[in-house]
Amino acid sequence: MAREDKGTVDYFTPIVEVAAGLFARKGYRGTSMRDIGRGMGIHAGSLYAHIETKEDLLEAVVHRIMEQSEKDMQAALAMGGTAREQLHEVAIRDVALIAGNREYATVFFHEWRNLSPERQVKVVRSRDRWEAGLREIIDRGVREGEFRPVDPRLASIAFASMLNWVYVWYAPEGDLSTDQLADQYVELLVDGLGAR
Amino acid sequence: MAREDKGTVDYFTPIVEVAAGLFARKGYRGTSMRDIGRGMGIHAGSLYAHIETKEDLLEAVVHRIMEQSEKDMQAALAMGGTAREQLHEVAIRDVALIAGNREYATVFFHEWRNLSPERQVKVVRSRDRWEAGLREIIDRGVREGEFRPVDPRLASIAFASMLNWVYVWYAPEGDLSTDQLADQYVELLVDGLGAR
Amino acid sequence: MAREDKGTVDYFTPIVEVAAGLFARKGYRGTSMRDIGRGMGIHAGSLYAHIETKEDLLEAVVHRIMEQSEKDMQAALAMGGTAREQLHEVAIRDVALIAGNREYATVFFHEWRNLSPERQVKVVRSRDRWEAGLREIIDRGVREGEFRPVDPRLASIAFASMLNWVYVWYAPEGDLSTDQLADQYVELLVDGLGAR
Amino acid sequence: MAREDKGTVDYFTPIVEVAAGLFARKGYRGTSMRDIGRGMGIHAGSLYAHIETKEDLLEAVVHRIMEQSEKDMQAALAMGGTAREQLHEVAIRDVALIAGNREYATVFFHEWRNLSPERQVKVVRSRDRWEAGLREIIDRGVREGEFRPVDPRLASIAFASMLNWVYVWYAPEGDLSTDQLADQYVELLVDGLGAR
DNA sequence: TATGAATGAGTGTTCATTCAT
DNA sequence: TATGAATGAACACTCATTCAT
Repeated sequence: MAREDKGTVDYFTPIVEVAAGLFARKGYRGTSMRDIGRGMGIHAGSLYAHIETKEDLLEAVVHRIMEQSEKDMQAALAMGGTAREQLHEVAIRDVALIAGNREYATVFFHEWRNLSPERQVKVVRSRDRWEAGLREIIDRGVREGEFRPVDPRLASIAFASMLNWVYVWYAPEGDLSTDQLADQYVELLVDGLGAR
Repeated sequence: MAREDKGTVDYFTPIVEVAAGLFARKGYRGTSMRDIGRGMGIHAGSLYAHIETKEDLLEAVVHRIMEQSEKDMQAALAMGGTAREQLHEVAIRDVALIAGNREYATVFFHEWRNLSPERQVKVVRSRDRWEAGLREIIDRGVREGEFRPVDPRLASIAFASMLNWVYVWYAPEGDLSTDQLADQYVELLVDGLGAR
Repeated sequence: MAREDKGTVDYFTPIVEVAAGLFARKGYRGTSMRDIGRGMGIHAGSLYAHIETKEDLLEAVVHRIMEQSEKDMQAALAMGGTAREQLHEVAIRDVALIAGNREYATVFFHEWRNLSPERQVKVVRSRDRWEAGLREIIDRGVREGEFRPVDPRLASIAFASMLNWVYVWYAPEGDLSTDQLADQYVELLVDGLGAR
Repeated sequence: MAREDKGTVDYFTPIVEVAAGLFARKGYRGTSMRDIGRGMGIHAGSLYAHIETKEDLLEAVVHRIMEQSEKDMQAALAMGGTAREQLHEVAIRDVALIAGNREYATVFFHEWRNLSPERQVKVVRSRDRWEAGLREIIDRGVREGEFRPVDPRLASIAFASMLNWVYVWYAPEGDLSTDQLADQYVELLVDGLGAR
């Protein structure tokens, strides 16, 4: 036995790091506690001196992305400036978060449905708030004439798609920094592809 | 026993439909043969009169999206016209495919890693070809001056992100048709968000 | 998979017989599904083609005694006659039940607390009804002057103790039949040990 | 580390008290060392500074009843007097022991089979001696004409049943003292239920 | 004395698959 | 084609116990 009240699992505990990597590569259900134990160099049963359930590990991984992305959105909203500047702030932060934590982000987008219904609700609500924030920025840009009169819902989903999808393809070893990527994505969204 | 030649599983067999729905909702590993049997109204063991392995079902689901999207890309490339027109053709077809087969698309994007390594290779190659096609269209647009001198790789990934992400959020019951969505996405990509 | 709706486990199924023997000898918690499987000559997992949970087996064992003893008490109460005759009827039936199913009876008396709370309630209620029946008989004997004015509650508990304890010591190989035992117990209870 | 001589566990150590309560309520196998640790306010592993094995705890609980009941029987046998007086002495002491230590008694009657074979032998022998003592008293009563010519074995088992079963039902909060209960049980056994 | 971490065996149960009928 | 029974491996998790600190 160990710490009697394990409570919520800390995001940066080595066991969560190991779990994140395995969940990303093999999926939550495809990862056994023995796999995680092996990754830690201990027996599967010994993991339970540190955590209460496998699902708690999934929650820790998911929450790391969820909570940081919400904080980032708050910061961007609080920042003021033009809508473009705010979109840029969102992009900078979100690309850094997702590209800098690809394994966590992969688990966040693919595995959250393995959480219990109550825990899923928390994830959905958090995502809703994040999306509402992005929509708000674009909405303001449209209302104040900085942007064309597009449908803010669709435009925000489009931009969210670009940002979210980063977890699928971004290679940190490449020559494209996350800031450069964010710059280009904002430019593409605002200025478009077409020649003038 | 009939149908000794089970070989590749037909995509439109009812059992594949049932499997697609379950794989999308509960994941490949979270779906048992019992679940699929229940969905078919037969016992788990009886499924093996129709298929050889569970993985064959996953392959059938994945291939449906994979092969249709490749055909669609071929058609768009073969069509000629301006780059914008070609992007529009890709968007129309891809949104229709993904939004019209959300369960299949969900499985395609989330579960392909549960295939055997050899089968995964086929999926990756197919995706690579599709992405190369998209990049080619944008590249030509840039070279011929129809588009600004953006990085075609990044622009094509951005557009692919928008299209792919449709499986996550599109609600067929909404008032937005897949053609309208495709129109708006092309307009957004080419003309951008910014007011002129 | 097997019979989709296993429902309540039948008391006379061989697996229940095996379980009763093991639960009696090693206790419910001391008996593993592997033990039961071994007793059946199949693997532990194969048991689940026939039952749903281990606890269902315990319930089946417990219910066999519980339901038969209730029926027996009903019959004795319905029979009429003197109080002594009714006590005799109870004794005959109960000793036959307990001595003839010692393993089931042992499990009934020792292991019912391993049932879920809801299932425990059913057992307690059944026992309460049985004890009330016995008390009723003695109470009538006292009221009608057939018995001395003893406390019917205590007298009925005393007689129940004698009957119940049979599961502990009765050896069917001995020369004492269950009917003889019942005769002597009634005589002892009614006439007492003392010389006149 | 102190107390290298743990050897036999003292019966009145708080840890034995805690264990007795848990073993009675949840069974020996249903009680984990963690449960016992929690009851003591320490961690499971820390228990091993006080005891050597879990089974030692069970032995301590069982021995408390076993040894006291043997002493009580010795005392009753040594006391002299009529058979009825001796039965009364046994009843007074045994009811007090069982009713005053219901948890210990429950464990004694239900859990002794979880002891090692060698330890079980000690329990069985002790029980045998106790039962022989009781039979001896009744046997003398019959031989000397104080009792009717009943089978002393059966009569002693019947009385033992009444006494032993007390652990099942006696409620110390009730208005029946253990002495009153013993009185009535002896009266019932000797005088019987029947009116003269 | 107590802790926190670990062990290694074991728990009830599920699973994809097989096969005689 | 479908069934019911079975397999053998795996699963998340618990357990009594050990031990360095």
